[in-house]
Amino acid sequence: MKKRARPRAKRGEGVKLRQEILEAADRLLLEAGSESAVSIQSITDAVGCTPPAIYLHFADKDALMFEVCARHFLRFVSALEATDDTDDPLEVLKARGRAYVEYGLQNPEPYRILFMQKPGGLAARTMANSAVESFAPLTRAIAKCIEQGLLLDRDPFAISCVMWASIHGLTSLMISNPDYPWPPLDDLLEIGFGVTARKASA
Amino acid sequence: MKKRARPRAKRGEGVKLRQEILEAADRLLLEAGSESAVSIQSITDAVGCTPPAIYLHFADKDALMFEVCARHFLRFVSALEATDDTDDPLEVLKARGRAYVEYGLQNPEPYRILFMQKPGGLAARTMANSAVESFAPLTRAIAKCIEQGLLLDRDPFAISCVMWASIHGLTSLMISNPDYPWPPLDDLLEIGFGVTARKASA
DNA sequence: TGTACATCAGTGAACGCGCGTTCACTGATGTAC
DNA sequence: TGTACATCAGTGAACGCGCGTTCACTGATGTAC
Repeated sequence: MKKRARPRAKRGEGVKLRQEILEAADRLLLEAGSESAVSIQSITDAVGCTPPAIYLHFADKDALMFEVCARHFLRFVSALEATDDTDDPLEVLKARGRAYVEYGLQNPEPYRILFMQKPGGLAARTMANSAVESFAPLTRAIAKCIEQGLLLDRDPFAISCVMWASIHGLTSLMISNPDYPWPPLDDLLEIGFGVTARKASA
Repeated sequence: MKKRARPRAKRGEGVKLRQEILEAADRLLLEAGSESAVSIQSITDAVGCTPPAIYLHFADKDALMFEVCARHFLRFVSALEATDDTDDPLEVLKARGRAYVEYGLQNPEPYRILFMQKPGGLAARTMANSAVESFAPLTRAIAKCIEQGLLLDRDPFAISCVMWASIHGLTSLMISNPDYPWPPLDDLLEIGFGVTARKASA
């Protein structure tokens, strides 16, 4: 099967190929399952150009994959923020938790790359600047919960870490071990959040 | 630097090399940081034999690494069980949680390979047979807590999943993001377990 | 209006490297007769 | 007690493959004069 050649871009439109490369890399990342399983060759095959064309738009493979991940991180943060449609701070927490897990299960490969890689990997570098501030809304919602007596009175940032850990733990374990006999997600979320939420009413 | 040749084993002692290969692979796995970063060459260099000697003792690289991981899984389970020195079921849970996180932080690479890989990876295959039964003691301790009114009355297995997720979440996030401004581990564990534990007294 | 030149957006072919694995062989040691 | 043979525990050299990347080149398009 001969690969179809892509028509050469007109002057000033070279950036179009850049976009196509990013989108193809993104798609292949989802299909292939891991960063290292996406080769320069497979990307250029999908796009219809030749390998050297990559280096017209990206310094190296690392820079390309970094940008793919950064895009996913933005989408991920957007998916979380799209849930903030209530004033009840506890509902905000629950909605975020649910949105988080659902995003992870629906986008397992991006999630893995963002949050399940080794230190110094793409995720760490992608998140280094933005992670702490990205979780600031979470910390604020927790602070509100504490004010309203819905959560026990501890350092809101520490609580946010524990919540993040719980939700991330569920997400990553379900991604890594899909064959484990998981109870329904609803039950798990309810146990996790139910326990946390009604605690302070004691 | 010439690699020192290893003296050939005597008759009937060929299995010694097998042990040395396993130990070298284990060591290199810790140093190198990932399964794919440990090459057959690096193992044979460390042991002092030649690459084909590997295939006298293992079918292929996968089989070798699988055995390395299985050994770690056994050690991991032992580390958890070593904590069961109390009759208080809540203390059992706490001690296991702490032992779990500490094992992960002290053995990040084995932990990553066991619990942070993709489905179908070594971990999934290693755990497929033994994971559910390995967590049976946890489920029993939870059931006892419920009997004694220390935890809310839900499906013990589901609760064990949530607890596993919380603890795994902490462990894996701290491994993946060592530079994140984590609060002290003690605080995190106390928040996680404190919230869960005192809930039922409401 | 023509033409020399610069620039853009790529291509074609190759390079070097490291990898897991295989093939044919070797030398020491045990065993049967 | 000697000797032919089988087996064990490896070695040395090479193979094929896929990878990221580079080098020299090409053709179309714009621009200066």
